[in-house]
Parts: sequence; structure tokens; C-alpha cells
Amino acid sequence: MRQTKRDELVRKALEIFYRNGFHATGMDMLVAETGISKTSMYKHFRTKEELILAALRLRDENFRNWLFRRIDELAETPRDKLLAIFDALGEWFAMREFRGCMFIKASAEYQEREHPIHAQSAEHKRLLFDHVKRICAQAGAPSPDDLARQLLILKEGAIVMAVLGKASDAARDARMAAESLLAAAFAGR
Amino acid sequence: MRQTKRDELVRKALEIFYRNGFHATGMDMLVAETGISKTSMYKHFRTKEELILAALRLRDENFRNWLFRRIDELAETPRDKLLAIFDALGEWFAMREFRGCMFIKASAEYQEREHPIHAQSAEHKRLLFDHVKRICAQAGAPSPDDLARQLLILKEGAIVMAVLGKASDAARDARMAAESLLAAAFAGR
DNA sequence: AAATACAGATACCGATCTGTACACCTATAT
DNA sequence: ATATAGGTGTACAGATCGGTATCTGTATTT
Repeated sequence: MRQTKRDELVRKALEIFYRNGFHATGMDMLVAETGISKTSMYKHFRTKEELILAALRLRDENFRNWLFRRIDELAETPRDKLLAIFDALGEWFAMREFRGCMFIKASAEYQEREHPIHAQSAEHKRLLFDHVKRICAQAGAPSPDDLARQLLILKEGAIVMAVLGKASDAARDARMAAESLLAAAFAGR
Repeated sequence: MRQTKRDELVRKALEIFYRNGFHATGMDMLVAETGISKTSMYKHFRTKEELILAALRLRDENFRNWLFRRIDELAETPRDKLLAIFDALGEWFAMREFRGCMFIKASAEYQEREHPIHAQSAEHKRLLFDHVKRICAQAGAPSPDDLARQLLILKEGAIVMAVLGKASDAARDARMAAESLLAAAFAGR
């Protein structure tokens, strides 16, 4: 397989960047931890930035697939799926390797909105929004747009508080808040 | 005044770290942008980390003072103050120099919970929580603890979405969500 | 006027940063 | 058998990293 080595590199780079940060991770550390030679790395990616972008693309795929598969497993109706978002988050927060949202961290290290890494992080959030909005619409929300944006705010806030507060609280609190938001959005239905 | 030079250093370092990130900002850049010699810097702070911690302490003071003064100006009753949090955030998001939450970014670059910079960022959130919880109690919330945690989640989420989405939406959406949370918390009063 | 203390400038330390050059290995395809 | 492609290892370039040493100037104290 021609893509195998490259995929392995991206997979491992993703894990190391996630654990260790972007600026704090040098190419030499990637060499040491992946066993892949620097020559090969620079054959696949012309710069460190391109490697980071590839890692973020993989992360975006993995995370969205996982989250939406998980909420489909956890809930039947669209409305329950919206709440299940926060049950899934709770499972994530409890994982040993949980370190917060990779895209929040990426945008924190690459702050200019025009920077490709920042832009790709914003795109990840947009894709999440699109999917959640679709579920809101399926649930019959009067304003799927508004509800989805509010739920996403809860999701991002829960992640931040899981990192900087108690992770177990964050998911439970966000779920309680989400229940209130749904109750308000569907008031009188 | 003996503290003047040191204070000026911390003030300017804060601004540069906020704009440019922590790892991405070298001491040489601080020398170039502040006009203060490296010798002086290392006379006041033994390491870069100590300088960062001093900058974060200043930021913590400034931000909390600003936020709580602003919501006192914007609202009269405790319950209205809770909503005014998000009006104040909206003003912040609209500022030209807005770049997200410095403590979220700090914890993104220094991920270990035991790291002093991470710990200090967590402490900032705890201090915010204490104050918001007090207002919740003054407002007569049945569970000030839960409500405060939910509102803080909204606050952090709004900041993230202000950075990675549309800043104007984020404050408005979070305020709408906060209204729903308050309605639920004070249901039947 | 002499002594002390502090700030600035500059050059430097060893380490590390991203990225490149070059020689060599090995499997497959022709 | 030999060309080709993808891989390794190593050494290195040039810049920058955090931090220090040294020297000069200057203000205050005695």
C-alpha cells in the first residue's frame, strides 16, 4: 500500500500534537516517537504546517464520525439525539487520553483568522453545526439555526470546563442546560 | 517608583503573549517590542514561565474587575446581572483587540494539570465561578451551584464560538440560552 | 568625591528549531 | 540484471530558543 506509511505518520503525528501541542512539538520529536525518518516526512509533506493540516483533517473526520455514530447509538428520536450529544461528551471527557478539543487548541496557537490552521479549525466547527442543525430540524425545532448554535455553545463550553474544571461536572451540567434549552425551544409542543 | 518598570514589562508582555501566543513569543521579541533589555527582564523574573505567570495574574485581575464592574453598570437586580454577563461579553467580542480567552489559550499550550500555568488558568475560572455563584444565590436560585456552572459553560462556549464562528452571533445566542436557563432555574417563581 | 546599586547594551552559550543534502538500503517491475 | 521508487540515517545549514556574562553608564547615597 502506497498510502500506508503516510497514513501512519499522520495518525501518530495527530496523537503527538494532541498530547503535546503544536509549537512545543518539533519535527525531531516526531522522528523519535514515530520511528519515521525526517526525510520521509518531508517527502510526504513539504512543511510542518502541511502535516498539521493533514492531522487536523484526520481529527475532524474521526471526531465527527465518532460523535454522530455515538449519538445514533444512544438515542432514537431526533430530540433525544440532541441530548445524547452531551452523554457522548461525558464518555469522551472520562477517557484517559482526553485533552480537550484539538481545534480550540489549534486556533489558540494559530490565532490569525486567515491562517490555514485557524481556518480549518473554524471549518470543523461549521461542519459540526451543520449536522446538529439538521437534527434540530428533524426534531421539529421552530428555529433549528438558533437552537443548534446554542447547543454548540454548550458543547464548546463543556469541553473548556472539562479541561479547566471537573470533567465529570461539565458533561452533566451541559446536559441539564441542554434540557432547559430544548424545553424552551419546544415550549408548548 | 521601584515597581513601575516591572509593571510596565508585565503589562506589555501580557499584551504580546495575548496577541502572539506563549511558545511563539520569544524573549527576544519581548525585548524588541517593549524596549526593555533582556538583562532587566531576567532581573525581575528568573524564567520566562515566571513572567507568563505574572502576566496571567494581571490578566485575571483586569478581566474579573472589568466584567463584574460592567455587569453592575448594565443591570440592577441580581437576576438581570446574570444576563448582563452576556451583554458584557458581546461588548468584549466586538473589540478590535479581542482574541479569545487568554486562559483557554494558556491551558491549550500548557496542558498538564499540574503545570503552574495550567493550574493558574483553572484558578481564574474558579474565581469567576465563585462570583457568579454568589450572584445566583442573591437572585434566589434554588441551586446557585448548578446554575452558576451552567452559565459559566455558556460563557466559555460563547468565547470559543466568538473566536471560531461569528463573534456577533455568539454573544446573542449565549444570552438567549441564558434566558432559557434562568427561566428553567426559577420555574414557578 | 567616592562608593554603591541598578539599568542598558551587547555578545555570547548550548540547545533546539524547520528544513535540506547526500549517500545508502531494499523491494518490486521490467 | 537493472532501473525505479520509497525508505533510512546522518550530518548540516541558518535561524531562533531561553538564559547568562560582561561591560558601560548613571543615579543615589554617604
